[in-house]
Amino acid sequence: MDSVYSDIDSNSCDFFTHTDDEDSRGSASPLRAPRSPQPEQQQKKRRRGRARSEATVQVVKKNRRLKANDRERNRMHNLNDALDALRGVLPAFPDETKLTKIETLRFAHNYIWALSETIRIADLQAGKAPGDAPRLLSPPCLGEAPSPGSDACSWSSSGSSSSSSPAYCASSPGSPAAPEDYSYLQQDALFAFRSFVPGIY
DNA sequence: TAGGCCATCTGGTCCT
DNA sequence: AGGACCAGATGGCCTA
Repeated sequence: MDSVYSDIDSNSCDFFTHTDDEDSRGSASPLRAPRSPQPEQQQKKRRRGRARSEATVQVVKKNRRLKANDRERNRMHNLNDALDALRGVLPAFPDETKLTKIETLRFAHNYIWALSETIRIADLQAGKAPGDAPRLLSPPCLGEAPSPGSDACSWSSSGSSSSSSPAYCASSPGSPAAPEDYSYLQQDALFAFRSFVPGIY
């Protein structure tokens, strides 16, 4: 389990010792003492006065930082695992190129919208009184949310960086209002799907 | 080589 | 006090 981290840890520790000691905080500490085991003499000296406590404070701080780094690394790994799980649930492309993080999120967003829209329209066709059905109301599970036409663009616009997947949102199911859209129902998911794919608009 | 994506470190803030 | 979460910074890798 931890084998993954052990490598990283060793690296990061080295990295950390360089940067932390010398760059960010090291300027304050003349001897860059805290890390390496000091000779006993110095330890004795420290026991008398404040020097020791300062050094130990540094050590404690550093340990705390290392632990925090480790937790953060773990947290990000968990996040990535969740993202991978999400990728696994989404339809796969023949292309097989792995979706980036932002692409995964956007695709999932569109895909969920398309599926819920499909359900909604299927319900309509299944014989509910035409007047009954709240026409443009939210999809069952998603509330008002993901109608990509409105909200999605803003949330996905975070990727204003543009180049990779520009049209995912605008071209995705922006305005499902028209009744004749029903005939396209089956294609909605695919549409969201395709509209997302980088390179395919 | 520039730009995109990613992993990691780091300090700050909030919560328990 | 310690942990979780977040956002900024940095550096590496890859691709057009």
